[in-house]
Amino acid sequence: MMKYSRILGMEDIYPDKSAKWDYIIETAKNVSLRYNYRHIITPLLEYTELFKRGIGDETDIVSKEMYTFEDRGGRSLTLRPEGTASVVRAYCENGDYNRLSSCKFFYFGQMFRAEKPQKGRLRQFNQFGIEFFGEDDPYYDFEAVSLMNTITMELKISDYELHINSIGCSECRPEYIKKLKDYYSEHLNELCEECKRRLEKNPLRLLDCKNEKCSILKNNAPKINEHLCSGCGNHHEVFKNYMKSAGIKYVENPYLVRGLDYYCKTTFEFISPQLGSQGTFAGGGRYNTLVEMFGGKPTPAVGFGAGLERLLLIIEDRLEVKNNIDIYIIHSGEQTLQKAVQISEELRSSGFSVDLEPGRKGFKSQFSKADKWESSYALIIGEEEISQGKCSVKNLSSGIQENIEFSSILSYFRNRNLK
RNA sequence: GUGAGUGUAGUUCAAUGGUAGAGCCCUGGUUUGUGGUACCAGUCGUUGCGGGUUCGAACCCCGUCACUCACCCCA
Repeated sequence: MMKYSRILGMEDIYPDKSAKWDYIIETAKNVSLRYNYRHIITPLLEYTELFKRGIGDETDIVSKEMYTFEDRGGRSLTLRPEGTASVVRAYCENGDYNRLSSCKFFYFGQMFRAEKPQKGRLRQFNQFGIEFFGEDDPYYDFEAVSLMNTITMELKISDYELHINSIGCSECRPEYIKKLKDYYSEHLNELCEECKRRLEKNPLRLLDCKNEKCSILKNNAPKINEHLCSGCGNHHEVFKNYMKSAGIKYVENPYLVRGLDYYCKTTFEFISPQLGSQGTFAGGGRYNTLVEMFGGKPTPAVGFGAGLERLLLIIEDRLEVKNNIDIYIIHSGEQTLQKAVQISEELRSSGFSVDLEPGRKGFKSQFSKADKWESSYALIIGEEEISQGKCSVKNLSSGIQENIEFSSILSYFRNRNLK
């Protein structure tokens, strides 16, 4: 029996999965660069206060899900539970708000939340995300959604829904929340226990209770999109117009409220039916006051986070990612092995993926290994070949084998357009 | 934090109180220098752990640990 095991909620991603993982990352990175977003890398640890202020003291993430500890100097540090707060901190700390390269960012990274693990939810998980700083223009809300939509399409994910909503701003939201509270207070005894608490603590959350009675109440509850101020209402309309002209399909979901305190105006979620109860694989929205809250120059912003593990769950059974090698070298030991090693090094330097095994195994076993690695070619260097100054190349999908001079190996493979 | 379910070979799973088994994987052979397909053979276990009931427990009971799913909340 093994001595050590993984920590609960933290997983190992083995090569059969990691090829698809890398493909997701490559896709996200390529799409981001095409939208002119630039890579930002921030630390895994931040002062605890950053997340308390940024995400909100009362949120579940901060109140019970953070990995927090003291360093040797007695300062409270926290493993980041999400990406936005760190990027905003970096943006403020950099201070040069006019620098061209400091307004469009994308990031990858591990996040940590001490929740009970389940499908699509881990304690250490990975997010890809983008953040845009500097404009309140709804075009950028659209750009964020469009960027994620493009990634989703390029990953060949087709059965998903994009839900959008506006949750108003500091002007119109308090008024709406008052109306919502008034409405639910009239139906207090019809609410489930949980919702009675929500009414005081976080009234917006009343809208996504799954309890049957509460759902019925929800249908007649005041809807936020009917109570937006003119600024927010207009912002939302312009946002939707961009979506329509780009042909991005969406579902207007007046019940979409998001759990982090900093959001305002546009919120959105990408939802897949594949993921069980954790359907959201990307979510975000606008946050116009966070930069200021962190002591920066007042700067509107918009962004989203996407869960890499959730994306992997969606594509893993449906998307084939090429994961083979170019050339497997087969030899019969001794001098042929020396020659094989020499050639493998040359081929690798020239960009081909090459493998071989030093042990003296039969050709059958070596061919079988070549097949298991799904090698495109087998390069055979045996006693016969050496004595003729040649080697044999077998195309493993067609089965065709030919003899070539040692000196022409590189040009042979270069002309075959591998990869 | 709450609730439910599951722990058997490397892996996926059988075996409903009476000798722990199969597919896949792996190794070898049919084919001594040619892979994939086929056929043949072989290796693989303190049934998560501890206790109890019983002539006898993978199976029933209690405890414990681990994992999974769900609630809450979120990516």
